[in-house]
Amino acid sequence: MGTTKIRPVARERVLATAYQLFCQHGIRAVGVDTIVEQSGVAKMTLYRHFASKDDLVLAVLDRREELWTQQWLQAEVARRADRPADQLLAIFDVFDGWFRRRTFEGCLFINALIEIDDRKHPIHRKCRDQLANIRSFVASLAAEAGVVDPAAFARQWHILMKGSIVSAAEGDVDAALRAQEMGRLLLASLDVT
Amino acid sequence: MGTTKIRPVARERVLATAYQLFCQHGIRAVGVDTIVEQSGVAKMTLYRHFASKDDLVLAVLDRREELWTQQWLQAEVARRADRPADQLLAIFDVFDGWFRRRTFEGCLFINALIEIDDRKHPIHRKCRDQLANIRSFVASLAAEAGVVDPAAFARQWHILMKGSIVSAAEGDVDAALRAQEMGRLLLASLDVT
DNA sequence: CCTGTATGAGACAGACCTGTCTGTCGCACA
DNA sequence: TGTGCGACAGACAGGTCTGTCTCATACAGG
Repeated sequence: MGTTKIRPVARERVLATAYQLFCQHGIRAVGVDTIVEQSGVAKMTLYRHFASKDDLVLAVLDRREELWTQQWLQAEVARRADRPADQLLAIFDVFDGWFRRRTFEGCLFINALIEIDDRKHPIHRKCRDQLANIRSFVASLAAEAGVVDPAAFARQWHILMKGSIVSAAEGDVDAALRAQEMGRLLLASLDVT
Repeated sequence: MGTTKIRPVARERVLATAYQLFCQHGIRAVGVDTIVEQSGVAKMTLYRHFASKDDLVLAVLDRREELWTQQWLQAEVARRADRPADQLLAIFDVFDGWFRRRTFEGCLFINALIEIDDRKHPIHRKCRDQLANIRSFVASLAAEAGVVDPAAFARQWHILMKGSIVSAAEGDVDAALRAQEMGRLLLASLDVT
């Protein structure tokens, strides 16, 4: 019956399933038994590849950064605009499509950060790091655009990004456009065009 | 030993304890046993007053609206400024003090909304309702200030509020000031002074 | 004083959680 | 063709969760 596939993949199947489930429902809401069942893998196989559930969560967070931050957000932004100021604004065009997906799942970094409230917990720390990486991306665009204080600008821009994501989670599908409008005001106030 | 006190009624003790614990650590992270233990109440007493943990959570959310939204946020804003435009900006002055508290606990409505991802769940729905009530407060100030479309304005303002709260949870104690600056730009763009 | 009722204390049931262990099987490679 | 290893299946341990139940007690109102 469920014979082993071509092989690589036990670890990959676990990771892909955990990624989907954690992003969709949160960390505490998904048990390892569910991951084992939906990935069609033996429990011991999961624990051979990951020392603990927390360890699996950390691996999922790394994958989220690869797939969401880098291969999706950054790539889409680069594809949609050339000039750095336009790329900053394009973030919200990309978000707009995201918010309108029926499967919109929110930001795993924000969700896990809130869910695991202990500031010293590795998961909490990694979420903070990965949110900071997103800010670095924004700051680099801001620097290219000639913004005087790119780090401070990135913190403001990130407030717009995170605020729109929470609003989308609340059900406002137009949240990206609302944030983008404020982004334009911020850029204009800094004479960035 | 632990004889009944003057009777601040068991129900009140349970509610106060649950309020503190849910706000600080989240809903799933706090079990009823912890609430029972810290409130010095018998488990059956909890379940006599609240049909279930979910029911207790709903009561805590109601109390959060009374204490946080109404008696704290709205009252502080009214105390700090007279003109509606200044009151809108004062929201972020109030937030600034909040973010700098060592006990900053975040927004229970956002946290619970994210933690309970099922959109039909009563807790999720109540959080959405109570976030909408906050927007109504903002919209009423905007209307007084002469904003043309108060509802749309409130959604934008709320993006700044929620974005700054998430940033504060991430550790940025200056988030309120960053959001306030964008708020000023938004007001200026609408010729509201 | 006597009885109602609410409470404290704690055992208990049943579900679910993470993590471990055993035994079997199938595939790859020698 | 034989052998070793990774994976599957599932039982199991030990803990925690929500929610129920019993029993003793303290207090209030008659």
